[in-house]
Amino acid sequence: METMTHTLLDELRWRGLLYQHTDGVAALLQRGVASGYVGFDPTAASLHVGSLVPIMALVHLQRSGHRPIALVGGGTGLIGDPSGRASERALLSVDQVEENVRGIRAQLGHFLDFGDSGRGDTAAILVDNGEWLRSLKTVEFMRDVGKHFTVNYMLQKESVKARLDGGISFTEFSYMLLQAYDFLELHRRYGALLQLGGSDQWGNITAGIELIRRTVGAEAQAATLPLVTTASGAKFGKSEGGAIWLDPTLTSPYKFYQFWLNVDDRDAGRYLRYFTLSSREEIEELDGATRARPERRESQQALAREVTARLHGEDALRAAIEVSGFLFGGLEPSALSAAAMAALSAEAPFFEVKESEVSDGQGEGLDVLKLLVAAGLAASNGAARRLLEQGGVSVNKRKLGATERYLEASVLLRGGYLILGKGKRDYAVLRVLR
RNA sequence: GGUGGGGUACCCAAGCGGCCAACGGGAGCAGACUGUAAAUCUGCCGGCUCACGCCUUCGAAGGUUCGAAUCCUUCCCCCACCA
Repeated sequence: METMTHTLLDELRWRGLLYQHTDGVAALLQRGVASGYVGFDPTAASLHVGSLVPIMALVHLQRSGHRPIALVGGGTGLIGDPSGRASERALLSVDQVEENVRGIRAQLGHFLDFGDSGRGDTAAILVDNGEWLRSLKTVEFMRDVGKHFTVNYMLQKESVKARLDGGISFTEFSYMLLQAYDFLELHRRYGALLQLGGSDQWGNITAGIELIRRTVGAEAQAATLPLVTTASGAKFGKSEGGAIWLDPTLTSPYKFYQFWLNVDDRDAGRYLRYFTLSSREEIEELDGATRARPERRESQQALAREVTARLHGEDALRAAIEVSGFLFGGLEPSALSAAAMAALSAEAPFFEVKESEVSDGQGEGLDVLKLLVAAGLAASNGAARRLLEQGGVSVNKRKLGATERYLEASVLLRGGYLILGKGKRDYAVLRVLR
């Protein structure tokens, strides 16, 4: 409750979302509606859960009565930010970047209000810095931007310093100037005076503040957000071999939900603060519940529900919960109605295969190895074989013995469906067509 | 431009004519335990194969050799110092 009476900084602070900020942020926010921006790198066609931290920062900005600006780096994406990178990036093509920008644009709409409901001057804005960077002339840039920075200053930046031994191209070295120029441009166009970003962005952001001060004399502000860590030391945002994407075609809502449900107990409270809009009281109550009855994972459930609903909607959440209940609960597969099966296949990774493609051709029946590969649960026949030999394969929730390589067609459920499991948590639904 | 040091599987990193699909570590996957958790223990971890084995791989291309990741030549890339 009463989130509205909190100032943005207080809100970010108790949530652990504030890592570092300039002194003038509070004053800027008090003066009235402020415009703050976050840059998103279009290195992939979709954002992944790691981007949720800056996204939530923008959400809080908007909720506290300010204007969020999402900058998609269609221009800078062509260069590559050296921050937090040990080695040079591969350059993306213009087409790739443009396509990625489109994907990201769609995803941000789930979190920010772009003014469709008449928000007025706190409506979110989305811009692509390709608009001004691509037409930028080298000579003008050198005069108007480059002249304001000494190489000495640039060499002091951590993002550059860290790379001096291993080598850094002029391209990546100059990245901070482009980001500084973005900030200036957003200031000119929308009056932006605040930039938010990951903790590794501090150097780039302050370069922008410097440029704005020197060119237009305005005092811009920076606030950085923490790097999300996991208690086990694993990289945040990875699960079962891949990144967790926001795009439902890359990571199904079911998988997305499962990712949050499986969060380590030690991380759950922190993530509730980062990624949900639940109140402090609600979260502290969940902390207590998780401490008292960790096996019920109430924090993880609340987290998974809220985040999944915000991104994929209530219907997708309900389906994800149902599917999870089925796969991990005691329900018998044969009891599943055709309609429920269809719903399951829409949620869990689903593949249709021709019987001829997955049978062994000798009349032995369905080849488990081929099924695993077809379902994307194993990368090769060899990997599939090892999995089977190690007892990691289940069909319709029944674990297969190490030698059960071929299955009779009678294992297929109504409609030719088959639930293939790898390990304890990874499932796919196959429909075998005759 | 010169001199020296490097480029090995997802990452780090051994190997320096045959015993090398390549030591070791990390990451990853699976099994046991459990709470769809953590920690721990065990197994797997280039591809094809039930298997014997075969195929592709050690920056690239040639060459020497019965045989090369290991030797030679040229080229590409990275690093350090010098200019």
